[in-house]
Amino acid sequence: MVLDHSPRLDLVFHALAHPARRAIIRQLTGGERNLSELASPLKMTFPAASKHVRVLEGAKLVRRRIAGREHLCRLEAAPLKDATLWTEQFRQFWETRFSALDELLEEMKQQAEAPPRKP
Amino acid sequence: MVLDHSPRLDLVFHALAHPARRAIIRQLTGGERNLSELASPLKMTFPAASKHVRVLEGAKLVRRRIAGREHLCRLEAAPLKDATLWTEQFRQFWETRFSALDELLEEMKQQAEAPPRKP
DNA sequence: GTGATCTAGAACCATGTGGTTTACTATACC
DNA sequence: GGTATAGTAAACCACATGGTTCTAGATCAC
Repeated sequence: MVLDHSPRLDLVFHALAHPARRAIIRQLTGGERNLSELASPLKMTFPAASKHVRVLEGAKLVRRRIAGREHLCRLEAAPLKDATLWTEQFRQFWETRFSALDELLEEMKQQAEAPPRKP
Repeated sequence: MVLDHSPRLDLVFHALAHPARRAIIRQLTGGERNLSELASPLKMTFPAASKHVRVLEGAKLVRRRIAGREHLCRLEAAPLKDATLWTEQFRQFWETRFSALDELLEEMKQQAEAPPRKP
């Protein structure tokens, strides 16, 4: 089972919760980029963009190597896998089981049986 | 393409970034629950738990219906699908392409060609 | 009606977040 | 050596977040 109490998952989901950080991740799918390259398409100052990269590093979504005066970043996708595994646990809830027909049937069943809500 | 600039996705990922809220989601896989049921397993006061439910509602992950004095919550999994779709875009980056061997080959190729980083 | 239960809401507090500006360090280039 | 470039660090700000306590309003059970 994938635990809900996982500080790592906290960091990953939080990192993904900002459009600038998602944009950085997408940019890194093109390969290594330095901070200036990552910052330039974002509508904010350089230090602000730099902070976003740090958040991504904290979530292990980005790894940085220093080459001269440049800091080159690369995508580290493993945490994205963890995030996907967590959300995919609930796949059944957005698929057939909760189609309109099944939902109706379930409601009819509940009315007929009136079972306790707790498992 | 799944956009990075999506306020809906901001809300969903932010909602998932707290262990209490993930626990609530998991609890709701067992069916409808009222607020007291959702709050009791959480190590916090009732108003705090209630706020977490509101965050989940804001992200459309939970829908509430009022029955007498109880507020019954149910899971609304569609936003989880959106989140999964976003993260799954990068599946290739945690799979074969970045296996140890491929990574080595890529590094050798880079050393041989020294291509520009930008596409 | 009385009392217990379920929930909302407001006030408050500490801390975190996301952004800015300014100043500084270190490397590269000529 | 002097200057431009890449990046950090610190100070500051407005606002959000996550928690508490206390008060109050419905509704249910007896």
